[in-house]
Amino acid sequence: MEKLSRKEREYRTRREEILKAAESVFAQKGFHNSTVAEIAKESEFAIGTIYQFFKNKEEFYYIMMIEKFDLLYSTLLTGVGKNIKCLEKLLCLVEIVFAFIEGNVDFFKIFTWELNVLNSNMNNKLKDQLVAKHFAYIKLISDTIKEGFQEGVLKKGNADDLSTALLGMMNIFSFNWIYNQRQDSLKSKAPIIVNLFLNGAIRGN
Amino acid sequence: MEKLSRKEREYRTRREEILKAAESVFAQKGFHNSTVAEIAKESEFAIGTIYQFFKNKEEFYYIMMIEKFDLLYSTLLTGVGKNIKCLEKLLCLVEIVFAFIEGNVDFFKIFTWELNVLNSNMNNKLKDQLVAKHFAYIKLISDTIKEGFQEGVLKKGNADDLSTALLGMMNIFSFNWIYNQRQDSLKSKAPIIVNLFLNGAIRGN
DNA sequence: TAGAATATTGAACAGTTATTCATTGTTTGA
DNA sequence: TCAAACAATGAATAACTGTTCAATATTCTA
Repeated sequence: MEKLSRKEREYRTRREEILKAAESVFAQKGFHNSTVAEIAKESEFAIGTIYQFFKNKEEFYYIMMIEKFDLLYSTLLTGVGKNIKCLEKLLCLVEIVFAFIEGNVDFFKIFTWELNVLNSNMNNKLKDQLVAKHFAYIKLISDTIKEGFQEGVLKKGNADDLSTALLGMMNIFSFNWIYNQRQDSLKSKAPIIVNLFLNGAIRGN
Repeated sequence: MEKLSRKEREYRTRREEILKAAESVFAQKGFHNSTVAEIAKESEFAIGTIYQFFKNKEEFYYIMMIEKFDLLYSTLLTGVGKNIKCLEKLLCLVEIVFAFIEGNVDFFKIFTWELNVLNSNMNNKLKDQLVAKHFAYIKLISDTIKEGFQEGVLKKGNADDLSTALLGMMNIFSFNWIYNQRQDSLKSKAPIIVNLFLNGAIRGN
């Protein structure tokens, strides 16, 4: 790490501050609903100054993402013990990621905004309807799992956690299938997921 | 199902057509990047006519979502056998959802667009960098799983599928934690996820 | 300390697009 | 057949906002 001139240091500090402001604004309103004017106000610089530090609004997003990923990645590299065995490593890995998310809530909030797709002006009956349908869908899964408790085929546990986990797996496989080439059918992945969900990855089950 | 007048039938047909057009346009460009003019063109109606059928652009999104959810839900209700046991039910459920997604690719493509956040004009070095970081992160997980194969603690399988599944669970728990109240810590969910991932939900492991 | 270099400012610009509505076209029923 | 009701049209409107740049302020250097 070479020594930086005051100028360079000040430049970086300002840049950091603008980035922090952007993160905060995006967390509150999502990327699309935030304006450069708001970031300027939050960072106490003028709009024009912002553009001395960042080429455009998109650059905010990419640079934020890249820096967060770098930080998470290096946190993982140093945090996940090199000498421990796979099973502890996995727990360690998940814990570090979760701790990281807890420490960067504002940043990750941005995604919940984007996933909303619409940042509509509230009191929207259609939105409520949609949320209700979504809950019904989730309930269908958790009810099936509760039946498993009743039947005695599933270990008793938190049905919400289990259905959430299953849904998470379904979502990510669906997303990957849609996003990528989608060579083999999505349906062919169903047994893999269910088998993992039921029997786990550990050897001997 | 009462008999509808020709007028009413024609009205519904047109509405359906506009909705289909919207779905197709959104699938190609995402919700935010699509214009009402494009939907109009695709549906071969004028812009003004569109507004005879839908109050505004947001309504497209909600109505599409609600109708798809309804359809998925009823498909699940009729498709998942009532008399079968939990374990088959779960597989059946996942298969139906996946088949449904395969049958409605256009619709679900919309989400992959929205998740991209930026529909930037390509040849973006920052975007490539970000994608590279993301792959490195995923590789870290799948490498750990491969170690598990080596150590003999994990059943041999497709490391990509397993790491995808684990990531899917991590993502959904993170998302829920950020999106909802977040009372208890996210980190406390780590053992639950890892335990499920390793041992599965079935009784007797 | 003067003048050059550097940094900041925010009003103005330019592009985009959701939505409206006066006009035009079509259907209906007597 | 005709006029009243209904439906379709798309140019015009209005609002928004990313980006620029000439003017202003600050810092640096000799």
